[in-house]
This record gives sequence, C-alpha cells and structure tokens, in this order.
Amino acid sequence: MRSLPSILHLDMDAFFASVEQAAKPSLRGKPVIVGGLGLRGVVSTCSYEARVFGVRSAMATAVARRLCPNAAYLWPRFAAYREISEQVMAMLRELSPLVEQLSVDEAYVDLEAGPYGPALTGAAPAEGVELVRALAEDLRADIEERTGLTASVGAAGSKLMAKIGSEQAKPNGLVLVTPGQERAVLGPMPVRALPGVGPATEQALRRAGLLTVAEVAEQPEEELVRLLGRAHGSGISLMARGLDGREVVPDRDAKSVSVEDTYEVDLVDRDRIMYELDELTRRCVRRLRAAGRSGRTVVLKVRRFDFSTLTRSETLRGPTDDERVIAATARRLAAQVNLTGGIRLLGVGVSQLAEYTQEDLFAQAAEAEEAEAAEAAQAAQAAGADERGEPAAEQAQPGPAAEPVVTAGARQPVRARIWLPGQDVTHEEFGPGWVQGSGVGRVTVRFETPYSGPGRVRTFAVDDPALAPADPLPLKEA
DNA sequence: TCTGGGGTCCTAGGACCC
DNA sequence: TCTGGGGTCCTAGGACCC
Repeated sequence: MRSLPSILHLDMDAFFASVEQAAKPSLRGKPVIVGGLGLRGVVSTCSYEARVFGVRSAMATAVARRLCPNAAYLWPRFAAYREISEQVMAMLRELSPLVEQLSVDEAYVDLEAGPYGPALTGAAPAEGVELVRALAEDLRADIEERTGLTASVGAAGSKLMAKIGSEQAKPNGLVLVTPGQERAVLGPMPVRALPGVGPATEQALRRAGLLTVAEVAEQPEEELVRLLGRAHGSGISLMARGLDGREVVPDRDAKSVSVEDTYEVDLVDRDRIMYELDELTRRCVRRLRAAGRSGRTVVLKVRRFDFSTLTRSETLRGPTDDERVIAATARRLAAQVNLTGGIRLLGVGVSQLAEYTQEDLFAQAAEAEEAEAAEAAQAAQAAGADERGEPAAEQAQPGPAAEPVVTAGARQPVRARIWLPGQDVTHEEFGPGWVQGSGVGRVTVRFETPYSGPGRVRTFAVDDPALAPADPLPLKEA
C-alpha cells in the first residue's frame, strides 16, 4: 500500500481479436471471434463488435455461432500474439525493471522502481499523481503508435486497485485510483469484481447474504474464514477493505509443464488411448527439455465422456526428462483408471521441476527449435476441422492424424496440408494473405496485409503448389 | 448451447518420523 | 497399556485466472 498510485496494471483490449483486426483490414469494425473452431472449441477472445451479440470468452464456439453467425471465426495465431506481447513488455521495461507479466496481454509495473521513481517520490502528492497520469497516457499512446493496438491501464497504490482500475478503464482508457479512495471505489461493486472470487466463492457469499464488496468488508474476518477457508477467507477480507501489500515481482520460474488435448470424438479404444498418451508425453517432454528443466512428479489427467475429471500422479525418486521414463509412468497411471464409457480429454504433466543440467547445449538448442516446429505441426493436426466445423476424416482414425504423402518433384514425404481459418499464407502470384476457410478440396484466401486496404478473395485447390504457409507480418511496417 | 489449454494456489487425509 | 503432537511428504481434488 502506498500513498502514490505508482503501480500500473496494463491490459491489452480484446487482445487476440484486436491483433486479427489489425492484421486483416477486411475485419476492422466487424465481429471477430478467435478460439477453437472444432466441435468442442471455446472462444478465447472476441472483438467488441461480437460482444454486442452476447458472445463472451470461454463460451462454447457452437453457442457463439448461433448468437453471431456472421462473425469471422479464426484459429488463434499464438506466434503473432507472442511477438506483439514481447514488443509491449519491452516498452513496459523502459518504465521500470519491475515488470510482472501475468499473461500474454497483461502485466504490472512498479513505477517507483524505475527511472521516474525519484521524481515520483520527491514530488508533492498532487504533482506525483499528475506525473503518473502523464506516464500512463504516454505509455498507452506509445503502444498504440508502435503496435496499432489499444491498451487499458489502471494506476493505484496496490496491485489490487490497479487491476480493478484497468478493468474499469476498458476499452482504451486509464483509471487512476487515488490512494485513500479504495473502499469508496470497491464498496458498491459486486463481490465478483474482486480477483479470486469466482462462481463458487460468489455463491458461498451470496448464501451468507453478501452481494457487494462493502457488505463483505463489514464482516469480521473470522466469519469469512469460516465461510471460505483460512487462506481465501482472510485474503478476501483484506481485499474487500482495500488492503493489499503484495509487491510487484518479475518473472518467477514455472512450477509445472503440462500438455492436454480434448478430442473431437470421445476415445474408447484402449490402444488408441495409449497411442495418444505417448504423443502427449512426447510433446510434454519436448517442452520440458526446451525449458531446460526436468521433473519428479508425473501427472495424468483424464476427462471422461460425462465431463468428470480426475488426476493421478506418481512421484519418482529423482527428477527426469527421459521420455521413456515419463511415458512408462503415464501408462502406469492410466492403468489405474477406469476408461470405459469414453474419454474426451487426456493430459500429461510434470511438476516438482528441477534445473536440468545438460552439458550438450547444442543438442538442447536444437531440441528447442524442433519443439517449436513440431508444436506448430501438432496444432495444425489437432485443429483438423473444416470451415463448417466438421472434423477432418483423419481425426476419427487411430494413428497419425495426417498421412504422409509424396508430392511430385519432392523426395521428402510431406504432411497433408490443412488450412486453418486465419492462418497466414503466401501465393506465388498474389502475394501475402490469409485463409478464410477450406473444405471439399478447396481453400479460400483473402489477399491483404496489415498495411493494405481490404483485399480480394480467391479460391484454390488445397494442394495448389503455388500456395504456402507464411510467417505473420508485423502490424506496422518497419 | 455445452463446456480449451496452460497455469497457480489451497485444502485435506494418510504415511511416516521424531 | 493407552495415548501425544508436530512436521514433512505425497496424492487427489477444487477454485480460479487468462
């Protein structure tokens, strides 16, 4: 808690959807929905134009399609989002070395720890507040100038109020919470506004007759502990009274690595389940090794046909990054689980991570690159659904999703190409564009770039040799 | 209309040890 | 013969966040 609003919380507005609109001129001003497009997909982010129709994050894509059938539905392009995220995070680090990244589009910044710290703490209170306001507005303007995207910022004397502020500022705004005003700002809000209060906590509080933050703030702490448990109860008691002394801490090490897949059709065949388990283990180990870590506890996750979810774990005698060891452990765990009736999700994870000390750094670097490429290919496979959301034929088959095929003139077998809506491509004659949809042997491409006007659409055969996947273009021309 | 994927933190019970 | 308390580790599940 500080007397100056020197903690910022920055949150990019409708991040994935905004990147897509910036990259694809024909989508600007239109409803855009980014997420899983398969039968069991959910919405990651939607543009404000789509929210008008009631579309929300975490909603089943099938529901979104009914609410907003005319939106553009796109698969996420994580590589593009990460690139822009890094650009934005670098701008935050110019304001302070204390930047705590919460996700690809969200971070706290402690201004007092940075170059403006002395000016802030040395100024009269009113001047300090105005300096923070100016810094935050400059930051928002810089982000918009350098990326073309808008961000919302909250500034306050604590992480809690900075986050509340950025939420209130959305979209494209700044809200500065003057220290001392915390309880006045929080009081009228519904309890759900507090970070850490989800559906279950909201219900527990509602049953006790507590609907607003002010009502929670009036409760004795012991009562909240009784309702919600030790840690959660006392935490919420403090937050409701506007009290939060948490520091901004830059990047902590990851504590676990995990990989999971939900299948378009429930898995019933034991051999198929074991095959998929091995595939998940491979991906998990690749990520583990790419991060230079090893782990001691292996976790299997299973979601059954009825959505009931269970985990089984085994702790090994020492940390490992050996795929054979982890695969054998995962299989052992799976043998303990009743798999009858069908499985909609499988997951493999590793926790209790240790530093992985491997002398062969070259092998490690090669592995990291391989992991990236394989991950992309895997995403394309897992995503094998056409524009009407029908699973690709290979999906229901056991074994590799994409059969290797040999193309004329190439000795190397190449994977059958699956074109995902939103994907970047380039055509020998027409140049850069993106996939609008594909199906029945054809792929539709719109040829436009972040710097062009809205482009024209053309249709090709899915195996047209002139068409190739491409890297994302930067949103601003260099 | 039907529920993703990647994480973090907390709780509670049992085993085991001192 | 009956009865301890505390600490740590492991496992499973649940809530929550983006």
